[in-house]
Amino acid sequence: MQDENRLIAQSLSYRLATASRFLINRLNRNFKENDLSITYEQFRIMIRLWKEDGLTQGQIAALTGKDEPSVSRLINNMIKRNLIKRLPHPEDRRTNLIFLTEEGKNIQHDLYVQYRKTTEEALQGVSASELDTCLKVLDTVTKNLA
Amino acid sequence: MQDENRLIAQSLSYRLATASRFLINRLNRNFKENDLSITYEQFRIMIRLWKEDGLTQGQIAALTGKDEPSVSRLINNMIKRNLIKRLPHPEDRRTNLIFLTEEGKNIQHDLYVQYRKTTEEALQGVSASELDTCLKVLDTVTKNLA
DNA sequence: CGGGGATACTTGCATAAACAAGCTTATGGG
DNA sequence: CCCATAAGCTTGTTTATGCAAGTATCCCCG
Repeated sequence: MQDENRLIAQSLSYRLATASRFLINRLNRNFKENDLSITYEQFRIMIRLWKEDGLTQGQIAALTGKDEPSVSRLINNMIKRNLIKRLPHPEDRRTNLIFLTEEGKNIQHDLYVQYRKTTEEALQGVSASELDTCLKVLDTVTKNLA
Repeated sequence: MQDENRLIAQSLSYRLATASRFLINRLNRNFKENDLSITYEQFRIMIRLWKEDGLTQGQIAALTGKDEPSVSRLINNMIKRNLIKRLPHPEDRRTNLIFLTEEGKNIQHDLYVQYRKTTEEALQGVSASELDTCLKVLDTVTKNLA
């Protein structure tokens, strides 16, 4: 009980949510300030497409840990921004295949530069072993709640 | 550069955002399943009011790290759910004072029970020292980006 | 080969955040 | 005493998530 309360007093949820929000906000701001018209969540989809173009929406959902409605609407937004195209599957009319546009391919480098820069900013003063431990805890939390 | 890439490869942002999302989702679900009609973000405002009733919206914003528009709309939702009341400040008509309703006072215990339970679920298998390190890293990230 | 269930996706509705812009009320300097 | 400015809050728009429900297509089993 004592130990329990000690854990609670540290307000894991608040500190976790705050750090996450700050990091995502900074990523979004750094993208924007460098004329990269994309959000972090869209960037996460781009990462998958740079690895393998022509995925279905369901595959993207599974790979990014998003649900299908989220992917559907993110893709709508990304099409508006001319990052990707949605093409019907040649054999299965239920399915769409998502492809990068030229612009979507071209911004990869610049996005990674900003991504790297922002992660470095965030991790100033954090040692490699502290980061390892932190990531391990985050993964445990995720696994416990999955 | 090598060290830098090592850090990046660990995708801090993804793991941070995922753990955060899972924890908040679980909190929201556990509240709901126990007939507590409140969200985690609203709960964070309640915590402040249990400590000190009759705060202004600006004070709540400052104390919870939210912006004023967010607080304004969260408070609208909380009034609909009969958790709090918004009363005009007796001397400054620009200002509102926010007070707990009876219901808002009464659910404090039950909310903390669920909050505690969920945090314990999340932290299964995490040692006290690992948690300390993780929280320290999260705070550093927040501070670096503030 | 036809119908029912599964699959892939979309839409609707609620919550919440970020940011800009608007409105009302206070207040201090001239 | 009045006006410009500041303070406190609200509204509008965009982005994203969660969950429920709807639509279209496919496919297998009897």
